[in-house]
Amino acid sequence: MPGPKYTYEAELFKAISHPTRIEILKILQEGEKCVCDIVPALGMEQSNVSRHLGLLKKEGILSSRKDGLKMIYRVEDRRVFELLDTAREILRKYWEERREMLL
Amino acid sequence: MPGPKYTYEAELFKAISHPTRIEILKILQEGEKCVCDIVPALGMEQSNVSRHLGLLKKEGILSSRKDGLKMIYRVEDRRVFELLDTAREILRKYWEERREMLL
DNA sequence: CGTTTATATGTTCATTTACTCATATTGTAA
DNA sequence: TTACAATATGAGTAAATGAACATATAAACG
Repeated sequence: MPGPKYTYEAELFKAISHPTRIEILKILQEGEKCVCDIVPALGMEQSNVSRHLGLLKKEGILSSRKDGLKMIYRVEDRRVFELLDTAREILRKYWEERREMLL
Repeated sequence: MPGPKYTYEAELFKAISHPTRIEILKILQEGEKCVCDIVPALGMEQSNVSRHLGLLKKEGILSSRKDGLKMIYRVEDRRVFELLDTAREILRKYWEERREMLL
Protein backbone atom coordinates (compact mmCIF):
# COMPACT_ATOMS: atom_id res chain seq x y z
CA MET A 1 0.00 0.00 0.00
CA PRO A 2 1.02 3.60 0.30
CA GLY A 3 3.85 2.79 2.69
CA PRO A 4 5.35 5.58 4.73
CA LYS A 5 3.33 8.50 5.96
CA TYR A 6 3.20 11.53 3.68
CA THR A 7 3.72 9.52 0.52
CA TYR A 8 0.90 11.32 -1.22
CA GLU A 9 2.04 14.76 -0.17
CA ALA A 10 5.52 13.90 -1.38
CA GLU A 11 4.16 12.78 -4.74
CA LEU A 12 2.25 15.99 -5.14
CA PHE A 13 5.29 18.11 -4.45
CA LYS A 14 7.42 15.95 -6.69
CA ALA A 15 5.04 16.53 -9.54
CA ILE A 16 5.59 20.27 -9.16
CA SER A 17 9.33 19.95 -8.64
CA HIS A 18 10.46 20.73 -12.15
CA PRO A 19 11.04 24.09 -13.83
CA THR A 20 9.19 23.06 -16.96
CA ARG A 21 6.19 21.81 -15.05
CA ILE A 22 6.02 24.97 -12.98
CA GLU A 23 6.17 26.98 -16.17
CA ILE A 24 3.31 24.89 -17.55
CA LEU A 25 1.24 25.69 -14.49
CA LYS A 26 1.99 29.38 -14.87
CA ILE A 27 0.89 29.25 -18.49
CA LEU A 28 -2.31 27.50 -17.50
CA GLN A 29 -2.99 30.07 -14.82
CA GLU A 30 -4.54 32.23 -17.55
CA GLY A 31 -6.94 29.42 -18.37
CA GLU A 32 -7.07 26.18 -20.26
CA LYS A 33 -4.79 25.73 -23.24
CA CYS A 34 -4.05 23.18 -25.91
CA VAL A 35 -0.68 21.50 -26.28
CA CYS A 36 -0.23 23.39 -29.53
CA ASP A 37 -0.13 26.62 -27.52
CA ILE A 38 1.94 25.29 -24.64
CA VAL A 39 4.75 23.81 -26.71
CA PRO A 40 5.77 27.02 -28.47
CA ALA A 41 5.40 28.98 -25.24
CA LEU A 42 7.93 26.67 -23.65
CA GLY A 43 10.14 26.36 -26.70
CA MET A 44 11.05 22.76 -26.14
CA GLU A 45 10.44 19.35 -27.71
CA GLN A 46 6.81 18.40 -28.12
CA SER A 47 7.42 14.89 -26.82
CA ASN A 48 9.08 16.31 -23.75
CA VAL A 49 6.21 18.68 -23.05
CA SER A 50 3.71 15.90 -23.58
CA ARG A 51 5.39 13.80 -20.91
CA HIS A 52 5.39 16.61 -18.41
CA LEU A 53 1.71 17.22 -19.11
CA GLY A 54 1.02 13.53 -18.71
CA LEU A 55 2.78 13.48 -15.37
CA LEU A 56 0.82 16.45 -14.07
CA LYS A 57 -2.37 14.81 -15.22
CA LYS A 58 -1.49 11.47 -13.68
CA GLU A 59 -0.97 13.22 -10.35
CA GLY A 60 -4.37 14.86 -10.60
CA ILE A 61 -3.05 18.38 -10.97
CA LEU A 62 -4.26 18.76 -14.54
CA SER A 63 -7.23 17.41 -16.43
CA SER A 64 -7.70 17.26 -20.16
CA ARG A 65 -10.39 17.09 -22.78
CA LYS A 66 -10.27 16.61 -26.48
CA ASP A 67 -11.39 19.19 -29.00
CA GLY A 68 -10.98 17.77 -32.47
CA LEU A 69 -7.32 17.20 -33.01
CA LYS A 70 -6.37 19.28 -30.03
CA MET A 71 -5.96 18.23 -26.43
CA ILE A 72 -6.91 20.92 -23.97
CA TYR A 73 -5.36 20.93 -20.52
CA ARG A 74 -6.42 22.81 -17.45
CA VAL A 75 -5.54 23.06 -13.78
CA GLU A 76 -7.90 21.07 -11.56
CA ASP A 77 -7.51 22.90 -8.27
CA ARG A 78 -6.46 26.52 -8.25
CA ARG A 79 -4.85 26.08 -4.85
CA VAL A 80 -1.75 24.83 -6.64
CA PHE A 81 -1.18 28.49 -7.42
CA GLU A 82 -1.15 29.16 -3.70
CA LEU A 83 1.66 26.65 -3.47
CA LEU A 84 3.60 28.48 -6.15
CA ASP A 85 2.97 31.87 -4.55
CA THR A 86 4.00 30.71 -1.09
CA ALA A 87 7.16 29.13 -2.47
CA ARG A 88 8.05 32.39 -4.15
CA GLU A 89 7.54 34.30 -0.92
CA ILE A 90 9.73 31.89 0.99
CA LEU A 91 12.47 32.30 -1.58
CA ARG A 92 12.13 36.06 -1.62
CA LYS A 93 12.61 36.23 2.13
CA TYR A 94 15.54 33.85 1.93
CA TRP A 95 17.36 35.98 -0.61
CA GLU A 96 16.46 39.18 1.18
CA GLU A 97 18.09 37.90 4.36
CA ARG A 98 21.21 36.90 2.53
CA ARG A 99 21.39 40.25 0.77
CA GLU A 100 21.19 42.05 4.08
CA MET A 101 24.05 40.02 5.44
CA LEU A 102 26.26 41.70 2.85
CA LEU A 103 25.41 45.28 3.84
CA MET B 1 23.72 30.18 -14.10
CA PRO B 2 20.30 29.16 -12.93
CA GLY B 3 19.14 28.35 -16.42
CA PRO B 4 15.42 27.98 -17.01
CA LYS B 5 12.83 30.05 -15.21
CA TYR B 6 11.50 28.63 -11.97
CA THR B 7 14.65 26.68 -11.20
CA TYR B 8 14.66 27.90 -7.62
CA GLU B 9 11.01 27.19 -7.04
CA ALA B 10 11.53 23.72 -8.43
CA GLU B 11 14.47 23.12 -6.10
CA LEU B 12 12.43 24.19 -3.12
CA PHE B 13 9.60 21.82 -3.98
CA LYS B 14 12.05 19.05 -4.73
CA ALA B 15 13.55 19.41 -1.29
CA ILE B 16 10.12 18.80 0.20
CA SER B 17 9.25 15.97 -2.21
CA HIS B 18 10.13 13.08 0.02
CA PRO B 19 8.05 11.35 2.68
CA THR B 20 10.90 11.29 5.15
CA ARG B 21 11.67 14.97 4.71
CA ILE B 22 8.03 15.89 5.12
CA GLU B 23 7.92 13.83 8.28
CA ILE B 24 11.01 15.67 9.50
CA LEU B 25 9.27 18.98 8.91
CA LYS B 26 6.23 17.78 10.81
CA ILE B 27 8.41 16.74 13.72
CA LEU B 28 10.10 20.13 13.71
CA GLN B 29 6.75 21.88 13.64
CA GLU B 30 6.69 21.47 17.43
CA GLY B 31 9.99 23.32 17.67
CA GLU B 32 13.68 22.72 17.24
CA LYS B 33 15.02 19.24 17.87
CA CYS B 34 18.34 17.43 17.90
CA VAL B 35 19.17 14.61 15.55
CA CYS B 36 19.12 12.26 18.52
CA ASP B 37 15.38 12.96 18.87
CA ILE B 38 14.58 12.94 15.17
CA VAL B 39 16.23 9.63 14.35
CA PRO B 40 14.20 7.49 16.76
CA ALA B 41 11.01 9.35 15.83
CA LEU B 42 11.58 8.33 12.23
CA GLY B 43 12.87 4.88 13.02
CA MET B 44 15.41 4.79 10.25
CA GLU B 45 19.18 4.80 9.78
CA GLN B 46 20.98 7.70 11.37
CA SER B 47 23.12 8.26 8.29
CA ASN B 48 20.06 8.37 6.14
CA VAL B 49 18.32 10.89 8.36
CA SER B 50 21.46 12.98 8.49
CA ARG B 51 21.50 13.23 4.72
CA HIS B 52 17.87 14.31 4.55
CA LEU B 53 18.56 16.93 7.19
CA GLY B 54 21.59 18.10 5.27
CA LEU B 55 19.55 18.42 2.11
CA LEU B 56 16.86 20.47 3.82
CA LYS B 57 19.53 22.68 5.30
CA LYS B 58 21.34 23.13 1.99
CA GLU B 59 18.08 24.31 0.47
CA GLY B 60 17.61 26.85 3.23
CA ILE B 61 14.56 25.20 4.73
CA LEU B 62 16.32 24.24 7.95
CA SER B 63 19.07 25.81 9.98
CA SER B 64 21.17 24.19 12.65
CA ARG B 65 23.24 25.03 15.66
CA LYS B 66 25.49 22.99 17.84
CA ASP B 67 24.86 22.25 21.48
CA GLY B 68 27.69 20.18 22.84
CA LEU B 69 27.64 16.91 21.03
CA LYS B 70 24.19 17.51 19.70
CA MET B 71 23.15 19.24 16.51
CA ILE B 72 19.87 21.08 16.80
CA TYR B 73 17.77 21.67 13.70
CA ARG B 74 14.90 24.04 13.20
CA VAL B 75 12.65 25.27 10.42
CA GLU B 76 13.71 28.64 9.05
CA ASP B 77 10.44 29.94 7.64
CA ARG B 78 7.18 28.70 9.05
CA ARG B 79 5.46 29.26 5.74
CA VAL B 80 6.71 25.82 4.70
CA PHE B 81 3.92 24.54 6.91
CA GLU B 82 1.48 26.49 4.77
CA LEU B 83 2.81 24.52 1.83
CA LEU B 84 2.19 21.26 3.65
CA ASP B 85 -1.28 22.32 4.74
CA THR B 86 -2.28 23.45 1.27
CA ALA B 87 -1.00 20.24 -0.24
CA ARG B 88 -3.08 18.23 2.19
CA GLU B 89 -6.19 20.23 1.33
CA ILE B 90 -5.64 19.70 -2.37
CA LEU B 91 -5.31 15.98 -1.81
CA ARG B 92 -8.34 15.85 0.43
CA LYS B 93 -10.49 17.47 -2.23
CA TYR B 94 -9.05 15.16 -4.87
CA TRP B 95 -9.98 12.04 -2.91
CA GLU B 96 -13.33 13.46 -1.94
CA GLU B 97 -14.25 13.96 -5.59
CA ARG B 98 -13.21 10.44 -6.47
CA ARG B 99 -15.15 9.02 -3.55
CA GLU B 100 -18.28 10.81 -4.69
CA MET B 101 -17.94 9.36 -8.15
CA LEU B 102 -18.54 5.94 -6.63
CA LEU B 103 -21.82 6.84 -4.97
C1' DC C 1 -9.29 6.16 -49.67
C1' DG C 2 -4.55 8.72 -48.56
C1' DT C 3 -2.55 12.86 -46.37
C1' DT C 4 -1.77 16.09 -42.96
C1' DT C 5 -1.99 17.78 -38.17
C1' DA C 6 -1.89 17.26 -33.11
C1' DT C 7 -0.49 14.55 -29.52
C1' DA C 8 1.24 10.42 -27.17
C1' DT C 9 4.51 6.70 -26.52
C1' DG C 10 8.64 3.29 -27.13
C1' DT C 11 13.50 3.18 -26.59
C1' DT C 12 17.96 4.53 -25.27
C1' DC C 13 21.14 7.03 -22.53
C1' DA C 14 23.20 9.98 -18.98
C1' DT C 15 22.24 11.91 -14.63
C1' DT C 16 20.39 12.04 -10.13
C1' DT C 17 18.48 10.01 -6.05
C1' DA C 18 18.04 7.30 -1.91
C1' DC C 19 19.73 3.78 0.64
C1' DT C 20 23.22 0.90 3.27
C1' DC C 21 27.51 0.04 5.39
C1' DA C 22 31.67 1.58 7.01
C1' DT C 23 34.45 5.27 8.53
C1' DA C 24 35.60 10.03 9.83
C1' DT C 25 34.86 14.04 12.72
C1' DT C 26 33.85 16.44 16.75
C1' DG C 27 32.92 17.16 21.48
C1' DT C 28 32.62 15.06 26.30
C1' DA C 29 34.05 12.62 30.10
C1' DA C 30 36.80 9.36 32.88
C1' DT D 1 45.47 10.44 27.42
C1' DT D 2 41.85 6.84 26.04
C1' DA D 3 37.22 5.83 25.37
C1' DC D 4 32.67 7.03 24.16
C1' DA D 5 28.66 9.48 22.14
C1' DA D 6 26.45 12.26 18.40
C1' DT D 7 26.62 13.41 13.87
C1' DA D 8 28.44 13.70 9.20
C1' DT D 9 30.51 11.81 5.10
C1' DG D 10 32.73 8.52 1.53
C1' DA D 11 31.82 4.67 -1.43
C1' DG D 12 28.95 1.48 -3.79
C1' DT D 13 24.55 0.24 -5.83
C1' DA D 14 19.82 -0.06 -7.50
C1' DA D 15 16.21 2.63 -9.01
C1' DA D 16 14.06 6.74 -10.80
C1' DT D 17 14.32 10.72 -13.78
C1' DG D 18 14.60 13.64 -17.87
C1' DA D 19 16.03 14.38 -22.51
C1' DA D 20 16.22 13.21 -27.44
C1' DC D 21 14.85 10.78 -31.43
C1' DA D 22 11.88 8.03 -33.85
C1' DT D 23 7.48 6.13 -34.30
C1' DA D 24 2.56 5.31 -33.28
C1' DT D 25 -2.18 6.85 -32.74
C1' DA D 26 -6.07 9.56 -33.70
C1' DA D 27 -8.86 13.05 -35.86
C1' DA D 28 -9.73 16.11 -39.75
C1' DC D 29 -9.68 17.03 -44.67
C1' DG D 30 -9.20 16.63 -49.70
